[in-house]
Amino acid sequence: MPTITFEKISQEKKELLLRHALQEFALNDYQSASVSKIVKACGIAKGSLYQYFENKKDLYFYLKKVCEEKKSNYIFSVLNKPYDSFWDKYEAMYLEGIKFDLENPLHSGFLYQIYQEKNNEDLGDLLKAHKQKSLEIFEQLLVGEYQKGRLKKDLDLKIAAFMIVQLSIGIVDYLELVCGIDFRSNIKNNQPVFGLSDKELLHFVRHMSGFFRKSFGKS
Amino acid sequence: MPTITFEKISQEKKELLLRHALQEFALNDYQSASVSKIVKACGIAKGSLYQYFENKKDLYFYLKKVCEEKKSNYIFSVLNKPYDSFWDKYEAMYLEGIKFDLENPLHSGFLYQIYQEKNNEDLGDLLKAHKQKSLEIFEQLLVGEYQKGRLKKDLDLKIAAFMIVQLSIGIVDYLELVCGIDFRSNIKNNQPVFGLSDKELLHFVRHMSGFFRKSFGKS
Amino acid sequence: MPTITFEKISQEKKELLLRHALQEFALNDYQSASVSKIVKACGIAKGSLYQYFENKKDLYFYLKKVCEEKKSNYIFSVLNKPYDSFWDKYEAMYLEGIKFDLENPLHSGFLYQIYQEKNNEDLGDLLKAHKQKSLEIFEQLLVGEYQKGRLKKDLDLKIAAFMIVQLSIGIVDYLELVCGIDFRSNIKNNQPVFGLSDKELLHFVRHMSGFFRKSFGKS
Amino acid sequence: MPTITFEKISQEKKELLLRHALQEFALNDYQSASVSKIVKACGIAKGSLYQYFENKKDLYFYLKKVCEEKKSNYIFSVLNKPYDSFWDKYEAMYLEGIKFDLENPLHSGFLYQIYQEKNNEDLGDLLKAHKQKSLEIFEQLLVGEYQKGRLKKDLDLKIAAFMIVQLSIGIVDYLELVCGIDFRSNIKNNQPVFGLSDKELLHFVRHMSGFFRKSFGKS
DNA sequence: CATGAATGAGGCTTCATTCAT
DNA sequence: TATGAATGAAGCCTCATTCAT
Repeated sequence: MPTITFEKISQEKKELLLRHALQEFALNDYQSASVSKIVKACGIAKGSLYQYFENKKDLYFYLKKVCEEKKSNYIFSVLNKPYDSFWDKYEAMYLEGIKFDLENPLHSGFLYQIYQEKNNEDLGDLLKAHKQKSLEIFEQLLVGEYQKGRLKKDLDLKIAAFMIVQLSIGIVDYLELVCGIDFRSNIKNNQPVFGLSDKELLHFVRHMSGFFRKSFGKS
Repeated sequence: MPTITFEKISQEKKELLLRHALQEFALNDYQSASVSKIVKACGIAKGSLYQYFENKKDLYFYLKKVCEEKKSNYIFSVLNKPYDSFWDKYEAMYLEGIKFDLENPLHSGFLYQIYQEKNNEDLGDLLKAHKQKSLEIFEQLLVGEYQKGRLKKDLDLKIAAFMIVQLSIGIVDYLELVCGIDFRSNIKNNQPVFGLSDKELLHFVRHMSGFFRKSFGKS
Repeated sequence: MPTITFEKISQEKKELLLRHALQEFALNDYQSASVSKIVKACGIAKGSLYQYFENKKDLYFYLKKVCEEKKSNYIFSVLNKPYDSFWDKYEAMYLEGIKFDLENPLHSGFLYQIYQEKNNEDLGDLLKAHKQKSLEIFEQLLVGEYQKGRLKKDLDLKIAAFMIVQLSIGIVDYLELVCGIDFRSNIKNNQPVFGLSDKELLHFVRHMSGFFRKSFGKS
Repeated sequence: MPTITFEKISQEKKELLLRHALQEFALNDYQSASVSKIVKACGIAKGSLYQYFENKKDLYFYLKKVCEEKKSNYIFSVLNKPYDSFWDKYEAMYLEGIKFDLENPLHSGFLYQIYQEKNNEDLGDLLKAHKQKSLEIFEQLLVGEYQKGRLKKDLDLKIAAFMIVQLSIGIVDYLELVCGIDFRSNIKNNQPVFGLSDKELLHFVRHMSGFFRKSFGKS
C-alpha cells in the first residue's frame, strides 16, 4: 500500500523508481536488497522513498502486486478464451508465461525471487502462501478435469499439480541454462529477450505438455 | 579450501562449527548469513574462524563440498548397484535423495539454498554451474539410454533432463507444502524428519517415475 | 509568537492543532516530540504548520503560553478572592491547581514536561526561568506574610518557597503513583480524570497545608 | 548487563566511556541522548560500543546501576550508624545525598534524569518503578516510626512519604535556582561543585528536617 | 595458534525544514 | 494561503574482516 504521495508523482518518476526497485529486488534477496542502493540508482533522496512507501516491506509488496498484475495481463487473455482441451489451454498459458518472462525480465525476475523467499521472518507467511496458492489453483483445475473423466483414475492430483507448477517455475532456469539466456544481464539493462524464436518455444512447451497429456490423461 | 590449521583441529570442534555454519547458511541467504552469528553460536573466537577459512566465501564453498559429499554417499550407493532398468535406478536414486533430505535437514537445506543463489556477484559463476552440472549429468545418462534405443525417438533429451532435475530439486517444497513438513524448524533444531512412511515416499516416487517412464520411454 | 496567518484560521482548526500538538508534547520530550506526527494526526499539511509558526520552538512556546493562561484562569479566580488567611488561600489555589490537572490532562501534561526540560540547549534559558519564576512569586507572597508578622521569625523564606513549589509540582506524581491515575493514558485519550472524590483531594491538600501552617506559622 | 568484553577493557577506557556516556545521558532525555555523540566524544568506533553493550538501553541500565551504587556508597555509610533519632538519621542521609550531588555532578545528573523518564515506552515500566520504590521505602521507614508511637496519630504516611521523597528529589533544583549552581556546566566539565559551605548546607537540611519533625512528629 | 577488541562502512528509518506549485 | 514533495543529516544497529596480544 504505497502512500497517496506516491500515487501523485509523475509517471516518469514512478517508472524510474519502479525500474530500479525491481532491478534491486530481482537481483537480490529481500534482505540483501538495499534501499540505499535503490535511491542512489534513482538519484532521489532517501527520505523521498519513505514518503512513497511505509518501509522496505511495503515497497516489496507493492512491487509484488505490480508484477502479479502484469503477469495476469498475459495469462488472463488466455483464461477466458475457449480451448479445445484442457491441455491446449495449459499450453497457451505456459506460452504466455514464457512470453511474459522474456518481455519483462525485471518483473519476471522479481516473481522468480518470491518463490525462494521462504527464509525471511520479516515477510512472514505472506510468501509461504505464494507457492501453495499456485499448487491449489492447479489442483482445482485438475480436479475439474478429473471429474469430467478425462484423467487417469489412479492419478494423484496433488502430485500432478506439484509437477506442473514446479516445471512452470523452473522455466527461467531452463532458458538460462539450456538456451543460454542471461537474465541477470537482461535485468541489469532492463532489456527484453530477443532472438528466441516462437518455434523453439513451441517446441519446448508442446514437448512438455505432450508428457502431461500422455501421462495424466486417460489412455 | 580450508587452511591447514582447520584440518588439525579436533573433530568435535570441526563438527560444532560445521553444524552451526550449515544452520546459518541453510536458514539464510549467503549475504544475509552472518559470520558473527556463527561464531557466537559456536562459542569460538571470531579470529579463529578466519584462521580456518580465508573468508566467508571460503567457508561457504567448504560447506558446499561437505554437503555434496554427504549427498553423494547416499546416491553413490545406488549408482554402482545394478538395476533392472534405468527407471528402477532412477527411482532408487530419487528415494535416496529424499532420504538424504529427511535425515540431514542441515545439509539438505544448505544445498537447497545453493540453487537459488544465482544472484550473488560475490559468489560468481561458481554457482551458476551447479544446476547446469546436474543437467549435464542427467542428459548424459539419458543419452546412454537413448542410444540403447529405450527412449522415444523424438524425445528432446535436454528438455527431459531439465524436467528430471527440476522435479528433483522441488522435492523439498513438495514435502513442505503438501506433506506439511517444516524444514525451517527442523534445521533450527537439527532434527531429522520422522513420521513420513516409506509407503508415502514410495507412492510419490513411483508416481513420478511412472510419469517419466511413460513420457520418455518407448511406448 | 504565531504568525498572523495562524490568528486567522478557523477556531476548529486551531483547536485541532492545539489538541494534537499538546498531546505530542505532553507525551514526549521537546526533542523527541515530532512535528511530523503532529501534522499527520491533525491531517493538515506540513507546510501549513510552518506558516502558522516559525518553527518547532515557536510552536512550543505558543503552547506554553496557552497552557499557562489556561492554568491562570483556574488560579486567578482564587487570587482575587479574599480569604480568611494566607493558608486558606494557598489551599484554595492548590485545589484549583489539582482541578486544572485533572480536568485538562493535555495542558497539565505539557506544563509538567516543562519542568524537566532544563536540558535543552535549543530552548535555552527561557525554561530555566520557569521554575525560578514560580519560586519568586511564592517567595514574594511569603515575604508579605512575613512582614505581617504571621510567620516564624527564623523561617528561611527561600527554602519555604522552594518547599511549597516543589510539592506543588509533584502533585501529578502523587496522583499517579499513589492514587493510581494513569495520566499518560488520559493524555492519549484527552480524557479528564474522573472518580477522584473531592473528599480525597481535600484530605490531601488539607494535610499538606496543615504542615505549612504549623511549621511556617507562628506558634 | 555489559558484555564480558567491556569488563576486560582498560580502566582508562572504561572511565572515558563512562564519563562521556553519563554526560550525554545527564544532559539529555534517554531518547534524545545520542549514541553517536557518545562514541564521537570518546573517540572510539561506533561498533566498539556495541561490543560492550547490547544496545542503547543496555548501556543506560548499566549507567543506572553505576550511579545507584555510587550513591549508595554515600548513603550506606549513614544507614548503619546509630543516630539519636529518626530525623537525625534523615538529616545525615540528606546531607550525604547532597554531598553526592555536589561531588558527582555526572552521576547526580543521570539519576536526576531518571525521575523524569516516565515517557519512554522503550524503557517501559523499569523506570516507573523507580520513584515508586523510593516512596515505598520511606513509607516503610515511617511505618516503623509510627508504630513506635513517635509520629502524629492522624498522619497520613503515604502523604508524608511523598513529601519527603519529592523534596529530596528537588534538591538539585534548589541548588541550581536558589544557590546559583550551574549543574549543566558542571556536567559538561565534569567538575565537582566547590564553594558551598557546610554551614549553608546544614542550614538548609536542618530547616527541612525541622519542618518534618514539627509536621510529622508528636507535638 | 587462539583470541576477541577495533573498525567504519553500510543497513533501515525518522527528522525538521524548505519551496515550488 | 495552503500544500506536500524533496531533502539529507542523523538516528540506532550489524557486518566482515583485521591484527596486536
